[in-house]
Amino acid sequence: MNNLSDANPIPAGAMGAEKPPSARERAYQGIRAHILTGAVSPGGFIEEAVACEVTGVSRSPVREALNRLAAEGYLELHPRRGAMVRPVSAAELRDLYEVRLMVETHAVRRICRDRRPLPAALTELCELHEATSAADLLACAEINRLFHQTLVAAAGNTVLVQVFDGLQAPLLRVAMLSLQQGVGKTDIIEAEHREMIDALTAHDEARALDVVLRHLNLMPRLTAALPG
Amino acid sequence: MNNLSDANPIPAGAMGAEKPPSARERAYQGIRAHILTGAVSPGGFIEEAVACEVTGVSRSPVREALNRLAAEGYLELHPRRGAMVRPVSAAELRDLYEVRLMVETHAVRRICRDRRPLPAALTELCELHEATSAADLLACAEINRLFHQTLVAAAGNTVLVQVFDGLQAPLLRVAMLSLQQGVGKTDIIEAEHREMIDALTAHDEARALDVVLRHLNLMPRLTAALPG
DNA sequence: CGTCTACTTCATGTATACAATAAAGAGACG
DNA sequence: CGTCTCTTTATTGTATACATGAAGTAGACG
Repeated sequence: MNNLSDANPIPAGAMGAEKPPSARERAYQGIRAHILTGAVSPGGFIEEAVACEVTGVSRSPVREALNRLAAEGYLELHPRRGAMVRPVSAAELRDLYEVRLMVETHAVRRICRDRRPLPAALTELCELHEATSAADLLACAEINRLFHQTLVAAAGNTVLVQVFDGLQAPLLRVAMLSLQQGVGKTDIIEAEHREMIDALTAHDEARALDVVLRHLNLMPRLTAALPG
Repeated sequence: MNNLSDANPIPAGAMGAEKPPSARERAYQGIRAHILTGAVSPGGFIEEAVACEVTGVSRSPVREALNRLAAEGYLELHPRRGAMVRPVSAAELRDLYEVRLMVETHAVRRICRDRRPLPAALTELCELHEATSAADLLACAEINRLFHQTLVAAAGNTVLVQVFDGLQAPLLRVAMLSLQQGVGKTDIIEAEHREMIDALTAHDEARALDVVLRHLNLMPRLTAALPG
């Protein structure tokens, strides 16, 4: 993943200067949104021409966006066939959460053991989460993703963050599905986030690990009865 | 015009039928080879026009190849600036090995805890390693990579394997550098591999973890005095 | 002599045109 | 009536042309 968190989330909040979005970025965001919102079902194909119409750019940036989305795990590029929206199987989801638990557990241990300070952004993200309408699914999902990403980043290992980011594409899709089914429980999520902040600020490894375990075991349970 | 025949790198593996290489694939292999062989120094920029001349294809496939190489961590794409060959810093190398240790440790725990059988391919790779001339450094490196990949795969988590593979690009570049400097110690590596097989076959978690720790701490030491 | 500015130039970003291939459908034959 | 094949067609793969913005350069001014 080459991007530096340019998977621009929604909050119109404290972002810096506004930049004119490039055609490639518009294509990427547009297609990605279509995948996440379920406008194209898993297993379905995305034609370049359609993506051009939807995003309003030509095929060159659209193709680059499709390549990037494939690299991030959203799509599966079949040569001469097209771009298929990758279905996330139950087995893959299980593997995904096992790896994610491994990563976040490692990050937590690192933070506590090295007595690293927690970035203030974590608390800010909690407040942003509180201020965001629970109806805005994509925004909530992005804020949640940012929280965990920031947490992992606090461990001070850039490669670990890259690995974590690499897991996000399928996780985000599952999150969207589960949220759409109303099993959001954004309140619980946010409460556990604050609990994690507390434990980590105190460098209480055991308690932090306990919260992380609970928190990450929550989601697979929520998405247990999903298709696939 | 440079000869493109030597662009063909690794596929010593058991690939199936021969396929006519697409322009994108030629561009990818060609540019990747140029990076790995050091034809372009870390920090240097690769111009699309040059890449076109070298690989013999037009800008469209070249751009796709550059994007893919950027996604894999070989390049850093600066908008309106071009594609920079990403230098691997000492700090990144340290992070890389920390994550790798985390991954392989997790795999080992999983294998021992679930009492998973070890694939016979591991022993075969050891024998292949023994039969391979220590002078053929590239072959040794490839066998070594395959050994560890097979080991991680034995844990039965596909996502974990993907993560492991994602680490390989920078590791391969470092391996090329270190091999060019003549630091091999292939005998030690192979002995430890056999020790790992023994411990894992017996599902002796403590001993297996001990070997993995020793084994993975060996390599950063070997490459400690590298540039960057 | 240094510096600021305007211009020139060239590489990247984007759009479009052309080529090749695979899927789909029509027609003929068994 | 089914199937095989040939044709058609549409979509991806590739090449090229055009637009945009940045970097380097030369010139003039302080």
